[in-house]
This record gives sequence, structure tokens and C-alpha cells, in this order.
Amino acid sequence: MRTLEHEVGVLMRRVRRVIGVRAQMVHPDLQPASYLILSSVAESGPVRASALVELFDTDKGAISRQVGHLLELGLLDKEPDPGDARAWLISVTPQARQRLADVVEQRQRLLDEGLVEWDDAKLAAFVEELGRYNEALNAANDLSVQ
Amino acid sequence: MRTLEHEVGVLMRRVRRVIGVRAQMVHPDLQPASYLILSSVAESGPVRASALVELFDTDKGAISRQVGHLLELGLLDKEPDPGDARAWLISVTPQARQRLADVVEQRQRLLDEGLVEWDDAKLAAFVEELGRYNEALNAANDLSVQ
DNA sequence: CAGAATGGTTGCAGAAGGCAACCAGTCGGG
DNA sequence: CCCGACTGGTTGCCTTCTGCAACCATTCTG
Repeated sequence: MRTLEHEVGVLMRRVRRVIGVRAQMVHPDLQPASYLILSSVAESGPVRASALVELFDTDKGAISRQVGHLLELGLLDKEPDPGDARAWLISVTPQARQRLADVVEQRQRLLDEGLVEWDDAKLAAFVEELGRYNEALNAANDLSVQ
Repeated sequence: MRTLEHEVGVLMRRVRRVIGVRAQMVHPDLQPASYLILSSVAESGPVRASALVELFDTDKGAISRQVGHLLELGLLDKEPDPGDARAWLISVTPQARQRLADVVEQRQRLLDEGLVEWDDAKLAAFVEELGRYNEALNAANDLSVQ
């Protein structure tokens, strides 16, 4: 039980560093937190900001600023939601999609060269575990907040 | 490949929230980042600050401040390292150990009641995966930094 | 013994989130 | 129809946290 906190703590700090490096590969001024938002939008397709708020379980203001930052960098696009004049649909620009693909490709090269010991199967299994853990966190949080 | 960033991003933001709640159970003024340090020291026994810097792959100054904060709260103790007059050995106070145990026990109750779907086996497996991922991150980071 | 390296502390600046106030648009009941 | 409640977003303010750099004390090395 104890080691969970330990590993999670190490994970969070180390991941921040790795994500930071990866973010700069996409754009020199891209910050780690923004990179994670960008990746999510790239995967989910056009989404409302409110969907991101719910997904990340974070503050509206924080998401608003992050999206604003990504718009300035030209990595995200914003168009009015045809179904609701209050809302916007956020999507990834072609440029950003290309840069993200480049980063993935570069990482794939490391895998191919055997420099990193994580192959696709192990990675997929771990991602699935992460997903389940996210769900469990969500459920536990609902409990504690009531 | 894409989903890794997505899950990690969600994990990091959600974990911050959950850890925050857990930290307050240990001490009302305990911040999330400090809680993770505290957990690590509790597991590792007396350690030098420099060991924490290496473990978390973070800045000396950040660790120094976190430790200072935990000392003020009476959750950590600091004694001179008998082997090196520059260094200190950081350890957990009995009070902090008790509080941490209480938190673990409370979480165990949720597990026992079946409110959270993570039993010991699944958790242990996940922690092990996290550990491997941490190692891989470490290796990959060494590469990218060269 | 002098210079390099290590352990730690502190000041400073920037990133990031939480909270609250606010505006614009939507929706439901009278 | 329209008035109040609600939702989607933006912005200002404050706190937490980290990275960088300068610094001091101690230890190691040639």
C-alpha cells in the first residue's frame, strides 16, 4: 500500500520532466500542461472546453488559459459551436497534428532501435491499467466528496 | 501511442486532487507535493535530501523547501549525518507515521467494503508496472539529455 | 594544501491551479 | 412572452510549486 504513493510521486515528477522535453519538440514555447491538453484534443477531435474541464477534473479558468495559450501558438483552432452560441469547438491545427506525429515517430525510432525497453504490447497494457486507475480514482473521489 | 499522453495527462491532474484530499487527512496544512515526499521518506527510512533529489529527478531547492515545510509541521525530523558533516538524515516522526497509517487504514476500509474496485493484487500489479515505467522514463530521459 | 566537487539553503522569476466575480447565451415555468 | 435559474467561458487575484543561479560549508583529489 505504501509503495503506491511512492511510485505515483516519482511518476508525477519524472513525467513532468519528460513531458516538458516532448512539449518542446512540438513547439519551443509549449509548456508541459498545455502539451497534455493538446494531446487530448488531438485524440478526441473537436471538443468543447467544458468537456476538457470534466475530463481533467480541473478548474474552468485553468482550461480556458491553457486553450488560450495553445491558440496563440497556432496549435489549436476555435470555431463557434453550431449547436450553442455560448460554446466553442476546439480542434487541432494541421501544423500541430504534424508536429505531434513527428514526436511519436521519433519515439518509435527509439523503440525500434531497442534503446527503450517498452514495446507496443507492454505500453498498451500499461495504458489500459492507467485508464482503469483513472476510473478508480474517479469513483473514489466521488465517494470522498460525496 | 496517442493514448499514453492522454491517460497520463488525466492521471496527473486527477491524482493531484486525490493526493490533496489524502494529504489533508494527515495534516490540515499539508500540501500535495509535500505529502508525496513524506510518503517516500516513510518508506525509505532515513535518507539524505540529495537522495530525494535523485529519486524524484527534480531540483535541489524544491526538495529543500518541501523538507523545510515538513519539518515545520513536525512530520519530519532532521539529524546530522554522522558520515558527512554537510549532509542531514531525514526521517519521519512517530506522529507522522501514525497519521500515514491511519490514512492507509481508512483506504483499506473502502476496499474491504467493496466501494473501490481495486483489491490488493490488482494494486500490487499496477504499482509494479508504475515502477517499471519509472525506470523506463529514467532510461529514456538519460538518452534525450545525452 | 589548493582547487574541484558535493550537500544544502535562499532569492528570484515563471508556470500552473483554485476561487470568485462576471458576461453572454440557453432553458423552463408562469 | 419573459423572467429567473443555469451553463459555457473569460478574467483577476492569490497561493503553490518548480527551475535556475548564486552562495556557503564541507569533503575529496591530485
